[in-house]
Amino acid sequence: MAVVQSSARERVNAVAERLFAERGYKAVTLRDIAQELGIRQASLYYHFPGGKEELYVTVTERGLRAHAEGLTQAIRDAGPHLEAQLRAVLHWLVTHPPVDLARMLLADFPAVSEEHARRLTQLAVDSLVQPIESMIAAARERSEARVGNERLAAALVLSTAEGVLATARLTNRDPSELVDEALTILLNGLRR
Amino acid sequence: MAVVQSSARERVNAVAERLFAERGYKAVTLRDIAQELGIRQASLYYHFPGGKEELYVTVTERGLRAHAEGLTQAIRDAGPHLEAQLRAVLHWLVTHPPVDLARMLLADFPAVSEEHARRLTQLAVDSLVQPIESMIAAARERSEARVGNERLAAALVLSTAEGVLATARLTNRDPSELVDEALTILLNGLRR
DNA sequence: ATTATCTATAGATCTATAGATAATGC
DNA sequence: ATTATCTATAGATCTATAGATAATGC
Repeated sequence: MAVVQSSARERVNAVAERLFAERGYKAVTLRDIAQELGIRQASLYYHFPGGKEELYVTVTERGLRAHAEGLTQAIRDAGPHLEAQLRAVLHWLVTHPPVDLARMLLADFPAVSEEHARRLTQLAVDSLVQPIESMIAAARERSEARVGNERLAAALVLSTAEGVLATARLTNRDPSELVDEALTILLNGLRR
Repeated sequence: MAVVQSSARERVNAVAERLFAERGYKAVTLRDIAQELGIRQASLYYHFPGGKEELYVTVTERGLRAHAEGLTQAIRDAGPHLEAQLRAVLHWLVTHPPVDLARMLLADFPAVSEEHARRLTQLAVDSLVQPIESMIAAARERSEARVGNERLAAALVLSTAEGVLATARLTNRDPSELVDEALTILLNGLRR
């Protein structure tokens, strides 16, 4: 067998990214990933000779860069006002692999090498916090927002998306339905 | 050796609760817990014959009940207004073992038996979401808040605390210093 | 006798490596 | 020849059990 359409390696990436994002580094085994792909655990080493940690770092980096790209694009496409931008950000976050920043910092990153941990921490800030922070800073300059600590405000936007996802799971609803309500709360909070 | 002051079992509980709360079920080994206690891994079975899962369920239940008690008490002691109540809630949350509801629902609970998972999910809602939801509902009746979905609003208060903890970690600050800023955002968000 | 530890180890699970196999591309 | 899988298995780690040991309380 060969020539799997749209690259076998790509499918590995996608499955691993989603599983690691959902459950975290330690809770996902290579067997879990292989099982979803319908292959044997050892076959993953053909695509990732570096093993589990390299796979985790690679797909997490990939996921973070995708979030950076997606968030920046969503904000840009949303036009010049905070409300639409914030809605676009929340919509992006709840429709893509979850980013549990708290778990990453406390559980996942401490489990990989110090150098990888440093790189991923930096990338997480640059990819997730920075774009939202810039959006809020720009809104403040247009007097659409009045926050003191923009880094904190950006982190709260991220954790709001986590809250929406958790509530959706608990109440058996689609996350997208809850975005507007969360948006209203956040928006008024940032405006004062 | 015997008669360890303030109960050896109690020290096991406390360490296990904190580690599981920080890193999650799969990322914590019995060896980790024993190491912090200065004992051997096998010695944990004297206090917890049921093993790792029982230990996790027991201390998580304990932690959730402590949060229920602490939150309810904090709200009551804060007096009749939403602002002080919300500040008290955030202060409680950032000064006690973290509750990463998203991680619990997606990673931790699926790793234990279905029955345990059901029990813990129910208890998490009753202990964490309910008290805050009631607080918000009461504030709405006093016209101090205007939210549509109070369950979502309560979950957002919880995830706000996670956001504060993550930001504190990233910026090397004390979480308590960030509570007031987060409070302002949340409060105005809930008021509109 | 009871309490709280220890050492030793079985059994399960997980990561990683070695080498075989089969299909396709040239 | 290259690509993408497989089987088999070594080695590490983790949970859990059995039985020994030492200190205290009666």
